[in-house]
Amino acid sequence: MKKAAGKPRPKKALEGLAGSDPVARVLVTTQLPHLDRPFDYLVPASMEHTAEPGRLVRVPFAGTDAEGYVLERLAASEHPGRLARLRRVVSGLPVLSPQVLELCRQVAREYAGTLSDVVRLAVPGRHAGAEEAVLRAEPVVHERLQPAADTAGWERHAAGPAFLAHVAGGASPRAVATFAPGTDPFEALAVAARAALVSGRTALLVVPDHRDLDRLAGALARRVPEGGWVRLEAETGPAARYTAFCEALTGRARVVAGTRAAVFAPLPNLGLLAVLDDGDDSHAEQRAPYPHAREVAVLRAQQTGAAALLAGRVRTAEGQLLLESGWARAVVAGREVVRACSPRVLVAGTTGPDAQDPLAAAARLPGDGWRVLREAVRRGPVLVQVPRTGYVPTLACQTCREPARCTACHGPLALPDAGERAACRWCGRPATDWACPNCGDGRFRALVTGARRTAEELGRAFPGVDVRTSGGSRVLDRVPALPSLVICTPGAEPVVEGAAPGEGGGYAAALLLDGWALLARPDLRAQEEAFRRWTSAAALVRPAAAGGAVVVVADPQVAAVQALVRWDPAGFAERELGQRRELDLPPAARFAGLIGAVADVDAVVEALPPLEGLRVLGPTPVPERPGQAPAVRTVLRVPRERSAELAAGLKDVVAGRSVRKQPLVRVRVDPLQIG
DNA sequence: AAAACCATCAGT
DNA sequence: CTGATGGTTTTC
Repeated sequence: MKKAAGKPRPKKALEGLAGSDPVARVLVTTQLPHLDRPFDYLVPASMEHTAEPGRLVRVPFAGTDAEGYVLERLAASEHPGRLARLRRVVSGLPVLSPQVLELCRQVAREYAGTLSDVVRLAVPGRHAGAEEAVLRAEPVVHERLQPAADTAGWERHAAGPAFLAHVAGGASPRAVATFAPGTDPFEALAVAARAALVSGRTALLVVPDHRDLDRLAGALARRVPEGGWVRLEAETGPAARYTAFCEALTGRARVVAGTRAAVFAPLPNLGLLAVLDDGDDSHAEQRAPYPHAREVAVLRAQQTGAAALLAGRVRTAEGQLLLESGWARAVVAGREVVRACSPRVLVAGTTGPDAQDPLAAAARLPGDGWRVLREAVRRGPVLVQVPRTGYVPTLACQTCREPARCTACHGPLALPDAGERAACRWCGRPATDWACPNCGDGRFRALVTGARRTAEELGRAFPGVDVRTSGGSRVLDRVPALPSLVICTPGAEPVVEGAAPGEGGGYAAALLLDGWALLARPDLRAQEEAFRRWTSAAALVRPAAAGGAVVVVADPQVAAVQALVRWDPAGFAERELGQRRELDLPPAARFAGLIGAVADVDAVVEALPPLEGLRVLGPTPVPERPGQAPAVRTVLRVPRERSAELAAGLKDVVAGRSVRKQPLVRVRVDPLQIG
């Protein structure tokens, strides 16, 4: 309509091409799996020097504009057709470094994902203002740090001092460290990062969440000069995130402390890669292809030759596998150290007059638990860990205990708060007309008691004692060292102000409630997860010699409970990995979850090339949610040696389906849940 | 989401 | 044989 008939289109004078290497190979960031390969473009003369590898560019692609990264410059293209020209060089910095690109390639391969998706995780969204500021800033001259005497507890662990010394000396040891109570993992990580700086290299530290990062930042600030380290996390917003990213890229910062995506930070000359508490689910990325920070760190350490450290209070089965395969060495405290700094742990209902009484043992808190609690609350703060937030987060039928589900969407029913009516947790519909489909009863019982209801109950049992809660959206960082009850959900435990547990501070006692609820989760890592959560709470309690006690309410026969009583994370991990081997579960075998409509999931399985030892588990229905099409999950299992083949096969099939515009099937290698 | 490609067929 | 048409494949 705008073109007048017959009038020739005004011809834009075509600018000449770059004198050298006039072709740029570009990774176009598209969502389509079958376009997961580079495309060649001509480089106009004006972009001759700016269109260097790593730069973000705009290119014409499939009729519209798209973004991409220059991968390399070439003298000529192998593409038989006509080449289009780069539109514009967007970033002022080569934000996708060759090293990070190679890491992204490996991650894409391992997780059956596209390079484009992985690069999206590795490079944060560009912020022009932030980039400008970094380009303009004065260059920083880093002074070589001298070794410090500060060892922050590493000296209490076998092979700990050696690990630090090797890192500081420029070597690249790999360790799985399990810190004893009384050693602050954040301080220990900061000391390890400093050791990397002493060797003239950089360090990358990854922690589960924002709150951990606050504590790590405190420890770093005491050891690394101002400006020498940065926080890299999504929480602080796009500008701050991009600034931190660019400071790592340009060498202004030599230590990056961040959450999971920071494992891709473009630090040059990497000396140390550390992941704290690798069992925490927060380390699993939420966006495709869902890589886990621990796995990325292992790949990157392998690739760059940096030292590697998996550290925490406990040891995961994956960490155990790295030890048993000889990839890493164990850093652990000796028996005497553990005995001297850990609290007394008892299983509720197994001591005192209740020991023989099955009714007492089945109660939410048997008598011996009450006695410890009553005694400890006079001496200081008492931590009460409750596995669930909310008031009564799960309801069941009064008579037959069948979990109560919403009549409209089959979501779980819950009591939102004291005095309120039961409602669905998914769709919010009040459950006025509910009757048990099993036995017809219309009455509820509490299947899980949440942190708020627990606080209410305990507050009544201890009149006059201060009761605080921490969890969900209201998390406390610290509590005063005064007699009080601190009710919290796992991971939201506040630290006690003042001295550390190893120095006589900390909680007088911890009460770990409803252990069965943690252990009963339909998750292959349920035991490991319960043990991890209990241990992290118990490590905040004073040593037994200072009166510290932990009461766990769970079945004393369960391995996780026994490991807690003996404070034996290494033994627990050995046993856990042994079992996973026997049952062909990860990390002994490789799993991949497929989610989608039945027909599509089946078609993907059908299209896979033959794989030795492949087992197909499912399909099983995925809980239906309002607004979502009914879906199923099928889980594929292959022996660990076939991982690469499985990933490659899945990637091919998914790409083929994408070309044919067939419905999406979500593929997740190493899914968190299998059941 | 657009362009390029390709097979098919009515009209010469 | 040519050019129009409509669906499919490709995307530099």
